[in-house]
Amino acid sequence: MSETPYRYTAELAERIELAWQDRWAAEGTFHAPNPAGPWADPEGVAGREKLFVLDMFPYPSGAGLHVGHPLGFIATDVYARFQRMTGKNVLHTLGYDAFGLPAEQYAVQTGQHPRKTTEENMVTMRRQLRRLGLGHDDRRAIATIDEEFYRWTQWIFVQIFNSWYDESAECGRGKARPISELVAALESGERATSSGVPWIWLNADAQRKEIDDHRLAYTSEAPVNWCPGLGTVLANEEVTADGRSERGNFPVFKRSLSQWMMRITKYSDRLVDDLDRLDWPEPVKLMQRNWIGRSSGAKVSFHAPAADGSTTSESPASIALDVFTTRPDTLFGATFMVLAPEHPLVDVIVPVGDWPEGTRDAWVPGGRLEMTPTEAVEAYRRSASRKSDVERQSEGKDKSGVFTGAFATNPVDGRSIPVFVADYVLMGYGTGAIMAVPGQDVRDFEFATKFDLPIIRTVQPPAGHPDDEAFTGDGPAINSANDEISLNGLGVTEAKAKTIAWLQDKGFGEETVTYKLRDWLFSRQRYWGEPFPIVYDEAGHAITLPESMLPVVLPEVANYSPATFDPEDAMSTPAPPLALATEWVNVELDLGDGMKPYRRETNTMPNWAGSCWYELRYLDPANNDTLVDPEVEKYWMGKHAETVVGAPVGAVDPGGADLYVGGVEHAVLHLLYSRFWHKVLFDLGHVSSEEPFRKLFNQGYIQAFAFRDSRGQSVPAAEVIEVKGPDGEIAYAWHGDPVTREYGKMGKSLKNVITPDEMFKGYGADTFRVYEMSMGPLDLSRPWETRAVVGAQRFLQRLWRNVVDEETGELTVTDDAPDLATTRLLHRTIDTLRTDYDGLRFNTAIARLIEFNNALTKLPHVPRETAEALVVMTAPVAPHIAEELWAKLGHTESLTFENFPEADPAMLVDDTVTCVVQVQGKLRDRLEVAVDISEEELRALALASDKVIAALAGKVVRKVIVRAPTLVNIVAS
RNA sequence: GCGGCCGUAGCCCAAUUGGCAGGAGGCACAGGUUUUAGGUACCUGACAGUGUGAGUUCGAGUCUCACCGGCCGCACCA
Repeated sequence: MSETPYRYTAELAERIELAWQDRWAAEGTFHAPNPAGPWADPEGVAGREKLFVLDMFPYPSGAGLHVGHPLGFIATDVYARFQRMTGKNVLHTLGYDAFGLPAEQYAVQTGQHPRKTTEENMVTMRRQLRRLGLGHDDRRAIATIDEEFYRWTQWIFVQIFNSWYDESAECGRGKARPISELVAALESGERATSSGVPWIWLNADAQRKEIDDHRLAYTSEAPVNWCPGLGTVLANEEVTADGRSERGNFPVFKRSLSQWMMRITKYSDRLVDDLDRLDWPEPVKLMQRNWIGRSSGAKVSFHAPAADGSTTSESPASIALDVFTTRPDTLFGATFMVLAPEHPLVDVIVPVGDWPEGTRDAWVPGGRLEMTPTEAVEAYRRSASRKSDVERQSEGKDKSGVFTGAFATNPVDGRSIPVFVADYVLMGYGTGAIMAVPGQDVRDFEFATKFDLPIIRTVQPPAGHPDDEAFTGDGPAINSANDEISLNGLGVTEAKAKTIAWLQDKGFGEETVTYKLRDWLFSRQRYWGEPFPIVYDEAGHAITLPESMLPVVLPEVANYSPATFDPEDAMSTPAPPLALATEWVNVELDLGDGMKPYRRETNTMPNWAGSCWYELRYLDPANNDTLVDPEVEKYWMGKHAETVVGAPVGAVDPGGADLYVGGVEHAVLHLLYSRFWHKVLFDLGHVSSEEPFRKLFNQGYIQAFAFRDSRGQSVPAAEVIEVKGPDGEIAYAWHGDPVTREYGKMGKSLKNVITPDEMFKGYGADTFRVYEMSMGPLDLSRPWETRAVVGAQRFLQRLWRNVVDEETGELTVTDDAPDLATTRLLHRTIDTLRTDYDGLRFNTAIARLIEFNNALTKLPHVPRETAEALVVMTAPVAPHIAEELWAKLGHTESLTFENFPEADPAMLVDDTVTCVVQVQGKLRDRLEVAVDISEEELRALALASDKVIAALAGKVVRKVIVRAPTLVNIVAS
């Protein structure tokens, strides 16, 4: 110990790391200059390319970090540090998505204000992250709970409220425009009202409704996902497929409630189409496409006679039942129709009285002698409404339904087809009604089989296709002709087009596009979120507050909890915590026509609101006049001259952050909402970029092993030892008892958490960083293995020893020039490191560093030139030790902005190269040849090789493949 | 059920994109040097032929097909 006082130990690493962290902070090393706005520093910006590196907004968890959390943060830091060394002006910071449920739930339990809890958590997290040595611009580290931040969240809400989507703008692509322009267009008559009644004839309420119906933020009395167990409503996206809350796993019920909505569906097409211009992982793009669920097809009107009892003078004798289909080509095979149980026209078509002629027994499962159509349908609808989504799902193939007693006419051939009600048709998609084509649709086939309905094939299945299965593939149309049109022989695509043209021509239908995406439910009955900048006047009309009254600050309340209910109590009604702050809710304000009483909106915004735009505020956090100075936004996020690889020809670059790193769990919700808000801000002219995140990278997760004893209880993973079983198998034991191993997340309950603090203490931050980055490719999940961390430490120790004498602390490098082999290796290392760092391949970058470092270790003396290059190249992954060595090498400035070495192309090519000679693809000989050797020369050389001749013995050379200068393959027989 | 991703030494992972698996790197393992010893550090070494089977090719870890195993997303979306 005393002999090596200058060994690079965890203690020495800590001293070095803390000192450099202090110095970076004191010097503001990572402050990135802005071109304009409050921090305008045009000189600092001049002459450099910019780069905006972004991490997904973290929530400051109370549990503290485990070693998996910082993976992405380290990666972006390595990348940002590398890019600074290539001369770029890099913006990298980290703020906090600090509103959220955990702090609120803690507040409910303890009475401690969620702000206090959150701020304490942020202090802990900042300390842990600072200790990692992340090069963040701390001036920009905003939090969503800052009043100065959520003032602008509210401001954006006001902009969205005060705009509408003009679908005719931009050549039919559409764009958001200020609502005032809609009002002007309606007043001038340039635009007709939705009802067709002239604007001036409408009374004030009708005019208001006409406008509100177009706002991008609107209130709606609509079925929402009410979760009594959480005491709040949820967005569709927050409800799982089996009808429970994603958080807490409570039952969710459909309730009709008045809630704020965002008209994200207006952006469906752009949200799908613009994915093509983004450099995002394909799986994420696919998930977004699936979520938006655009499918094109046709709307077709079938007609059914109105039932006598419900026909009034106003309703026509026949009712149009509109269906949506993606397979209009199969219209001739439509043998029945199905309406969703909730379909509003069910009542209108069910005949009064008895079952019509032609009703089959199987069509009325309850027995048609027992019930009238009205009774049977009513019974079915009741039972369907009582079924939970889980039950509906678990039925799977076992379709249920009932005949309505009505027949509709297939427009293509006038055939009369029965109309059913069945819950395999969903009211929420398409028109809530389908034409059933059992021949070409699996679900319809199942239904037809069970309900004794005819099946007509209209696409010829290939030979061998089972008779008792629908055929959904492509093939020639059959059985598809009437007097005016024949599809027979056409493929699916042509048949679709021809049918649509015919339907349109006859007025029976039209080409249509539908989406799965629904408008976004934006109200939450919670305390710890952004209040809406909305008050209601005495008539109950929503009014946005003027900018001068923002932010609307959260009031203090006695109870942070929304009223929660029995999780099964579907009939309970939301009661948000803010409603109890009566002196805050009821205010007198002058909103232009004198002091009047108003009532505040008592819902809060969902957690997504702040994370929908935070990246914009990073750019210009001190700006009090605007959410971001336009010039600053254009500088950091503006459109590039070049589009991303793979973008459609002729496309315009959308701009956005240059690199966004985070987990794939945000593939849909956060990324979709942010894109939506960003596009609204773009349409309204507040930002120049069309997309928030130009390049997205999904990091993998660090997983861990967990161990359970015979009772299934988790045991502390750190205390488990590996033992060899009797048959040599590896087994695990805890305190002598056998335990089983499983692989998964790191978590408190699994007793397998390793914290960064333990790593700092045992190895230092640089070792921890190197280990995390060297474990494997960044996008792959992999297991944490503490015992493997020493590998990273040994590397840094060898690096240290290559420069510093462990006993004296003296510099050991010499001023000799490196030999040729070392120089060549250096330049090859530089070359691959540049591309590896740039491509986020830090694992291979570190392997090259280790390789080069090991090569230097073997030299009698390390030449200063190579040591300096190695130190600079190591700096992105291990910045503290690099700074320290850099200083020891005699430099006084931080190496943060030191130029990354450039490879000399001349040093990348050797004079000679090893040529591989294969016979029949098998390696037979190696030849050292000149790099510029000609094909003929090499061929001759290879054929002259003794080993080759031996391998060719008794064979005839058929062919010689020469890839000069590296490979010759001789084919013989 | 539909869609997507992935299988290389005991383990984590490389492989110029079809051209040498004396595997780039690391862990673990064995032996050695230093050490009173343990540990640290350093040196040396052993270990797989790329999940299975076929195909294309002069040549396949890389391309194609089928199967096996694992992971992820969606889930009656007409």
